[in-house]
Amino acid sequence: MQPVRGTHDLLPEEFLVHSYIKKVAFEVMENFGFSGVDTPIFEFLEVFARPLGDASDIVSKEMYTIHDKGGEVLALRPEGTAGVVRMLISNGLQQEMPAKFCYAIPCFRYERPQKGRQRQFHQIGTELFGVSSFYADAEVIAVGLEILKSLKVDNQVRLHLNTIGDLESRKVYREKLVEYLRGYENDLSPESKIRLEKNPMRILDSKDQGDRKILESAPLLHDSLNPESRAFFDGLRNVLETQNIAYTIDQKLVRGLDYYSHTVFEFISDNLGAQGTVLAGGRYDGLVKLMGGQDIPGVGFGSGIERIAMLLTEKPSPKRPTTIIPVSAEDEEAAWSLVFNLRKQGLPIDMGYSGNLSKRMKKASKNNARYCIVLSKGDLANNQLSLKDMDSGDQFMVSVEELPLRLKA
RNA sequence: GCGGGCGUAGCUCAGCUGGUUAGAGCGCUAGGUUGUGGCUCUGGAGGUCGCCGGUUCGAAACCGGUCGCUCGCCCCA
Repeated sequence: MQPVRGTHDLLPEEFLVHSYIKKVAFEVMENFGFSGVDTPIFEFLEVFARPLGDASDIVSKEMYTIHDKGGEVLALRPEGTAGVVRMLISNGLQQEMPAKFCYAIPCFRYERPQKGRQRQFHQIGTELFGVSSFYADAEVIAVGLEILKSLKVDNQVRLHLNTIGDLESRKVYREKLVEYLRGYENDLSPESKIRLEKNPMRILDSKDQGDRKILESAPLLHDSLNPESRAFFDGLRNVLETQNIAYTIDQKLVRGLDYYSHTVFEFISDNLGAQGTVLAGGRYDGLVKLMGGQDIPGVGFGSGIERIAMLLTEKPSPKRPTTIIPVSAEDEEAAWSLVFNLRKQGLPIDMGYSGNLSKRMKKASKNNARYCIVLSKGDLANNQLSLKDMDSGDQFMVSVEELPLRLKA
């Protein structure tokens, strides 16, 4: 039996890593005032297709679509934002601006798997709606950084920042860029030739050496910014600098779609192969309206849990249980009674199902037990239990009453 | 969708230019230890050599195809 290509089972060790990342992230996001939400894993195709555009790669080749028995066309979500925007509109939440949401969700894209890329992957994300001020952008960047800091991976990552300006600035720039690139049309990579027609801004982050050479003397986007766009970016930079959030300006960092505006940022690591982006986001002022809502601005980020997991140096360790060991078969019933009692008190208690004392002790050691309780009816008759500290090897008698206290300590 | 590398035990890998019962370490398991783990010693289980076809007296090895994994391109978390 093989799993579907690009999907992975989370075995106990990895499961623990994922839950640890989510737990830390939610703690941070909630401290920043974001409320956790969840949306369905699938939506009507339109929910994703409309904002991304039929021509986009995600819609044209990466979306998992479902034709259900009622004749509806559905799609597994390829990213988090569109579903949350739909949630906002469907539930009348546009009345309560501003609003801050966060989530940890599985996403699906039909792509060729490689390092840091799977067909089912998991994203942590935040969306902040209803705020036009750059303080919202700063807050979103700050919460992202704080998550990476709390997970102790911020030292492997650097913040790339850019602005793509408002729609007006971008229009002006796009014309200048296209005009410039036309002069080199025959030297561009095959991909970029296509992009020149479809989405010229995307050429800016081409990995092709020839393209990069051509881009060296291309017009700069920042020179086309109108005063409003410039002021917005300067404002954001000022907040980041005041808060000592280090960043490097990367004028090649872009987003292709028209509903994006102003801020674009990515936390990038060199330790992840070709997919270095760990946490990325930006401002999407046109999106809610595009999806049929009011003209509500938004800014947010998405972050890949699998990518963060690859950077973690400190793996979380599982709970260390106390293992109950009956001395002989006659003690088994009493041992199970103790197991049930201690578990009612919320203690992590383990007990094997077979084996002699030696065997059970070995198993307990392998399971990383903190304590073992060696139980015999004889000791129990005197209200005593033998408690073994598996780290020090010390073993001593404790009364039944004081046992829970010893274990909690 | 396109290109490179790789498929031998649960894991990491050996297996010389084709030669008969396919190996190691780790892990798993049973015992040395009839009331005590981590160390050590000794046994044991576990593989249609990814799959199909071809070449050959003979294929894990060579050839073709296929599936899978992996890395990169496109794109993106």
